[in-house]
Formats: sequence, C-alpha cells, structure tokens
Amino acid sequence: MKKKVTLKQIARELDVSISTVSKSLRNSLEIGEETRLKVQAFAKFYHYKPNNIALSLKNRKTKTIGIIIPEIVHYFFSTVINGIEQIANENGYSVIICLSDDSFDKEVLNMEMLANGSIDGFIMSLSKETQQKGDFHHITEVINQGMPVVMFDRVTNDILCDKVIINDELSAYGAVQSLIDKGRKKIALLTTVDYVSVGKFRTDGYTKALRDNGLAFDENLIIKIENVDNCEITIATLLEDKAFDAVFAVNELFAVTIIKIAHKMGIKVPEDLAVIAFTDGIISKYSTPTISTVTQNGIEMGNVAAKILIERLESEEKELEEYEEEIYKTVVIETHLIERESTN
Amino acid sequence: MKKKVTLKQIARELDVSISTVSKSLRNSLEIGEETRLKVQAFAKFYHYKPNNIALSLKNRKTKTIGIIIPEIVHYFFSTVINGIEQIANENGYSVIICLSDDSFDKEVLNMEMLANGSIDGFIMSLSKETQQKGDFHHITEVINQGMPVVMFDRVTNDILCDKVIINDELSAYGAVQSLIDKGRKKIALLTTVDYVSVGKFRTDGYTKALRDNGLAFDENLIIKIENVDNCEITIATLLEDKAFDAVFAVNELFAVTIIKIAHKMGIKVPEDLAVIAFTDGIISKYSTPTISTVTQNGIEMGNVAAKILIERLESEEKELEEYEEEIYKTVVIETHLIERESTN
DNA sequence: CTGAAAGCGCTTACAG
DNA sequence: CTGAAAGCGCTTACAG
Repeated sequence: MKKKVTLKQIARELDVSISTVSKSLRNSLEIGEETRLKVQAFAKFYHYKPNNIALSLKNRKTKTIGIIIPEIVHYFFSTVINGIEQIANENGYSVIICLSDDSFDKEVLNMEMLANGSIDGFIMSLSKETQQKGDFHHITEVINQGMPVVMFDRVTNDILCDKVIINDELSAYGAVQSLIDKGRKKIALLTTVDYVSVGKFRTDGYTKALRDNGLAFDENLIIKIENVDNCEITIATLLEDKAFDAVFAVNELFAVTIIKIAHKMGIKVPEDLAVIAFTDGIISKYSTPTISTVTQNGIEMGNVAAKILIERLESEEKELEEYEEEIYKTVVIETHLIERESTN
Repeated sequence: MKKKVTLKQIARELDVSISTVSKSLRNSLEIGEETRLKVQAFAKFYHYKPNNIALSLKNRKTKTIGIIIPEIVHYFFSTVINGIEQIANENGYSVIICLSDDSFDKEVLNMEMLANGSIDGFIMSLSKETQQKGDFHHITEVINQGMPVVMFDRVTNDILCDKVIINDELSAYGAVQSLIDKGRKKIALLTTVDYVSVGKFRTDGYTKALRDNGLAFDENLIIKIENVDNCEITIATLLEDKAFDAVFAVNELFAVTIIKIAHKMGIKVPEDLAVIAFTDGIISKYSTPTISTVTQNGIEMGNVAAKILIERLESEEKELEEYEEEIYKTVVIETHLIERESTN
C-alpha cells in the first residue's frame, strides 16, 4: 500500500525545497535545468499527481460543475447529463450530480451542500415541488454569492440567470398542427396537472393551434392525468364515445398508455386514432406502433448549458468584479418532429 | 454580491481569534458560553457554512463517492445510481459521476482524475473495452493507494475488491427453465458477442438449462447480434423456418426487436413464439405485448454497493493500517422473474 | 538558481 | 477561557 506521493516527500527525498519541486514540475525556467529534470524524472517515476483538493483550495476553484436534476431514471435528463459531461470533460471539468427527486427540500439541501466550495457553478433543472412553491431563495442566494447558475428545461422567470430551453409552446403547436394537417379534427390533449411550467406552455401551444385553424376548443378533450396507473377508465370512456380522432400527449408515457388502451378496445392507431407525443425517448422508439414525437435534443441542451457555464467561469477570472451589468442569455434549442407509425 | 463568509472574517469582525471562532461553532466547551453564543449568533446571521474543500484537505477525506459507469442513458445504470445516491445522502456523502462511454481510455482518465484527492472511494462497473482488453492496472493502482473500490454488475475476477453482482448464469437458467415449464421445446438464444462477462454467463445458464432438461442444444439457435439495427434478415430467416418456438434474449432491446420482426411476419407472441428477456427496463414494461423479464434490482445493487463502500470508509478510520488481511466480500443480489404478456 | 514565507480555509494539540 | 502555532498539499511573490 504505497500512499500517494506529495511534493513534500519528493522534496525530502531529493533534498531540495518544496518550492523547487513545485516549480520544477510546472516547468518554471526559474529552476536550473539539471534540478528540473531530476525532479521531473523522480516525480514521473513515483506517479506524482497534484492533489486536486489542495489545488482547489489554493486556486479557489474546483474545476467541477454541480448538476441538480429532478430524476436520473429519465431518458431526457440522462441525455442532458451526457451532453454536459462531454463538454465538461473536454474542458477539464468534472461533474458532480445530485438528484432532487422532485423534492424542494432535497433540492435546497443539495444546493447548499455543493455551494460550500465543492463546485464552481451549477447547471440545474427545477424540481416540481420548487416550481409549485415558487420559492427560489436557495438559488438567489447561490447567485448572490457569485456562483453562476445555468438553468435548463424547467426554468423560472423569477430568477435572472442563463437559461437553456426549448420553445414548449411553439413545439406543441407544431405537433398539433401536424395532426391537423393530416386531416384530424377532434384532437385531445393528454396532460399533467399544470404547475410544472413546461406543461402549461405545451397546453398553450395546443390551444393556439386549434384556434389558428378554426377548430373548436372542447374543454372535455383536455384530459389531465394525475396518476398514469390509474387513468384507464377516464380515457376508455372518452375513446368509447369516439370523442376524438387524434391525441397530443405531453409525454411519451401518456402516449404509450393511451395506445395500449386503444389497442385493447380494438381501436386502431393511427387509422382511428393518431398519436403524437412530446419528448422523444426509448418508449416511443420501441412501442408498437412506434410513436411520433417532438424531440428535445438533450445532448445539445447539455452541451450548450455546459458551454455557457464554462465560458462564464473562465471569463470571470479576468474581469473579476468588473461592475458591468450582468447580461444573461436564454438559448432556445430547436426541436423537431419525428414522424413514426402512430401518425402514419 | 456578498461572498461567502469565512472564519477569518468572523474572527476579525468579533475581535477574537480564528481558533475561538472555530471552536465556538463546533460547540467546544473549551470556550466560554458568552463568547460561544455570540459567535454562533453572528455566524448564523451571516449564514456561515464551513468550506468543504478546506475540510477535505484538513481531514484528508472528502465525503464524496466516485462512480464510474459505462453509460448513463441506460435504465439499469441510472437505477443503480439512484440506489447509491440514496444511501450516500443518508450518510452525508455526495456522489460524483463519470462516464466511461464504454471506452478504456476514458475509464482510466476518469479514475486518475478522481483518484487525485477528489473522492474517498469508487463504485464502478467496467467498460466493455476494459473487459475486452483485460487491463485493470488503473484499478489496481487506485486500490494500492489505499482507496477502496466496489465493483458492480460488470466485474472481474482479476481484481480483489468488494463486488455486488447478480448470478447471471442462474438467473438465465431460471428464465429458460420457465420457458421449458411452459412446454416450449425449441428455445433460441439472442445474445451479444461474448467478451462482456455477463453475456457469457447468461449463455452458460441457457446451455445448462437445456441440458438439464434433456433438450437438444442446437448451435444454430444461438444468434449472436453485433448490431441491433442490422439483424433483421438473420432473425427473419430463422423465424421463417419456424426454427424455434421461444426465445431468451440477453437484454430487452433484443427482445423487443425480435417481437417487432415477428409481428411484421404475422407470427404471434406469445402463442407462436414466447419471449423472455434479461434486465427489466422501460421497454419491457411498455412494449406490446409487454415482455417477461428477469429483473436486476438496480436500486438494491446501488444501495448495497454504497453501504459496503461507506462501511469500509468509516471503518478504515479506526483500525488505520492494521495489517490484517483485507477480507473482501461479494454480495449476490437476488433476481426474479416478472411474467408479462410475452410468455403469457 | 534556490528557498523561506505567506496564504487558500479549516482544525486541534498545546501554551498561557 | 483564549489564542498562537502547526499542518492538510499546494503555489507564488519575494529574498538572497
């Protein structure tokens, strides 16, 4: 068990000062070539690597990014993490991930934990509960301390910071329009209870598309699902009545659920019922029939979020404390429609 | 922009020494009550929180766990992370996650990066490439430095450390047996090229189940898939010949693929073809028909892995360097069969 | 060309 | 009861 070697040990071993070792390893020309090479050879032999923690303390930056997301077992979020990780690694950053489990308290706790020096900046997506409460003090606080925050997907207008989002309303509009273009007239909306920002915007897009196309808006065709495992009867009743010939689901889980119910009832998708879903994931790709979706490019969201954060981090170094007004940007990532079997 | 407050600032403000502040905040009875309360009140008011990095450096432990996995966009691994995170948080640890992308080089890089003081111990699952190469020097090195490693799922016998696995062979055996119990005679195996340890074990279980039941082993019924997007013809040909009436797939992606091909050809699942898959995930649950699977309880694997690691971390503190032989354990997590529509 | 000193933010054994 | 000192592992401005 050979413990990691430190500058101190190398110094003692080689009978020089710690400063000399440090400078040699950083290739300072202050140090004579002979000594420098000797130290470097020795360090290499013992696999010397500087201690990250010591560097962090000294430099007052950790070269790590904190990510806080509601859920990791969720294709979209995993995808975003992938995107962040990619850019982070390219720039010599690590990522430390905390899950809020959609709980306000966990989100606060995790942020406080990470904010105490462990990371240089945050990339986060709000928990449902946080959106519900509308309490963002923990985020304000972190920002006030000078730690940059980039929000993605589930963001809020109440916080001034960089944001990476998609245009939920417009994308929903496009999805519904595509159904209309295929001649569907009675389009239902399968949505959640609406305190989550994105759910609301998607509903808005749906409503607008109907209106712009002169289609009647029918309150009864807005189906709010609280619990997926428990919505079969409601949906079955509506299907029974042939109340609609197409459905726009705000997520793929809802989409596959209605497809399965329809299947059981002998209703054919897409012939009798066209289905389109928001958020492209694993389910849509492998469902039978495969499901048309609006893709949220998670990788790209992650990439962009990481780039913005890192840029801010690195620029801070120079213009330290220049009191120009902070100018935050909101980047809108393009979505697009993937047409699959469910809309034929 | 009020930067985080430090002990030093509090000390200056209150005109006492840094030591006094530190002790007061840690409630040392060395300090007089009056001073202690005064300091505490002040600290509270300014939201003082100790700097994690400084603590890490001082204590020579970071209270964070490094996780290295091949892929995060993969239900099983996300699930394990969830399990780890849960236990970690309960014990005041954070997790820092790195992805190897199934690349040996990235795995090595990430390990070296984290090993330089950023974390106290590893939980990891080997990348495919690492398993292929059989090169584990990076892991040995970390262990030699005294940093505990817990491996899960994709492990190797070449490294002595704690492990959390399932019994792949036995579980595969069980899955195949269940098909036999339902009267299936010609059972195909849908598998990968076999350098990944678990793939091999699952194949062994398949073979053994056939043998124990006196069923003929037919080389032609072992279908090795290199690329899922590209296997349709092979499978279709075999299906055409009615070469088999059941299939055991080593993952759910293969299972859903064969179901879709069968569906196209008018072959009924489960009537004409029963399908069972290894690893329960999102796809199996929402496929049509839903797919019977062997579940790998990722949450539990994560829980157990985290518990083992933390226990080792905390026990190290006491018996520091007691040179008793390290005794490593391998925990086998129970799997079980979830019967769904695909095996009726 | 080399090294002692100060410092990043903290803790703790030791003096007083 | 309070504080100065040493130290975790490093870097760098400053002496010599």
